[in-house]
Amino acid sequence: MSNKAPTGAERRFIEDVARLLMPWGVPQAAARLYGYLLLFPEPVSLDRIAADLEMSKSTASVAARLLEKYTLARRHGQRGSKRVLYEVSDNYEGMLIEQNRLLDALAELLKQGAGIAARGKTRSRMEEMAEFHMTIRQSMEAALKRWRARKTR
Amino acid sequence: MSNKAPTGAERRFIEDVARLLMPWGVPQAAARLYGYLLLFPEPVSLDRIAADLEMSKSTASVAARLLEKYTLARRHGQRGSKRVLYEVSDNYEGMLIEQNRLLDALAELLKQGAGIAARGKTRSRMEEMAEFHMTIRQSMEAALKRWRARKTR
DNA sequence: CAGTATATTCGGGAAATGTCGAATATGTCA
DNA sequence: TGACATATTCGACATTTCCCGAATATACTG
Repeated sequence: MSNKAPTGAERRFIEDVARLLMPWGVPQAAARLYGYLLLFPEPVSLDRIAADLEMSKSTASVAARLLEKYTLARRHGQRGSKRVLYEVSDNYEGMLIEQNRLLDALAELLKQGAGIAARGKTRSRMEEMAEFHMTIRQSMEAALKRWRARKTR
Repeated sequence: MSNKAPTGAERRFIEDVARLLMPWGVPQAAARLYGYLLLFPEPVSLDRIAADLEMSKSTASVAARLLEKYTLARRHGQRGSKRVLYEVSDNYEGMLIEQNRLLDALAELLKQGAGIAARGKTRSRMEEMAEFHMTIRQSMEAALKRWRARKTR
């Protein structure tokens, strides 16, 4: 790629990625763009994206910013130009970190919920669940930390 | 609860849970039901759910089965009756397991994608990402395992 | 400052999703 | 089997989401 439009195999890959992500609520355009960026060896312009992926430029723009929000893509402003280039981010932890936030919030809520629970049964259930979420969240965080360390050694 | 409708604090809890889950694509009815079940100390009927949560019975039915699909709720068939009762599942791992499946599939796709990548840069990027996803998935699995062990000791 | 290149926002239309009440299916008991 | 209780599906409607092309905003160049 990079000088020509995606080949057959590449197109298939892009659609596979999209099929995987879409059921999780990622819009088709963004999902396809992610697969595309994965294959693209350098930052790429919106016009190029729109052409290769056969979507309107406005769609490409919002899709790219959506990926950016999830830290799945990175924006490269070009000096001396309004032009913006996107490439896939090396920070693939973004989604997991976001999930950790959910686990945290849920644990918090459950702890609080345990307080208002009428019966002991529900109270202990919620306490246990809160603990579970905290535990999982912590080991995920630890795993991320290990990974980062491993990468830089 | 259990004999009366949710109190003010309980209602607030239910809505808090819903607010947390809905941005993640969980429909309002299912999200509220989850909060409700968390508070309810015993299996509860669809009629009761519909009444307490002020939603139609059909809505309650589909919401309950949705939670069941995600293993967040458990169905209790009652002997000698068509009646179905739901309670929150003690298997809160369901969502995480599902996520692990996604990580797996993504890693698989990336490994395959590395094969068709034209340039070395994209290839090694995908290989690294695949490894990352595998790593995270494994430590999550390990954490789940530890949790299960800890719970039964 | 005018002109150009580019990204972003806007409004509309199409498609998907969520919810409801009514209709239907299914299981249980006598 | 018939009658009943209950869950599930169906069709309609409202709401939301997505995507497009046109209009607008923004930044850079000369």
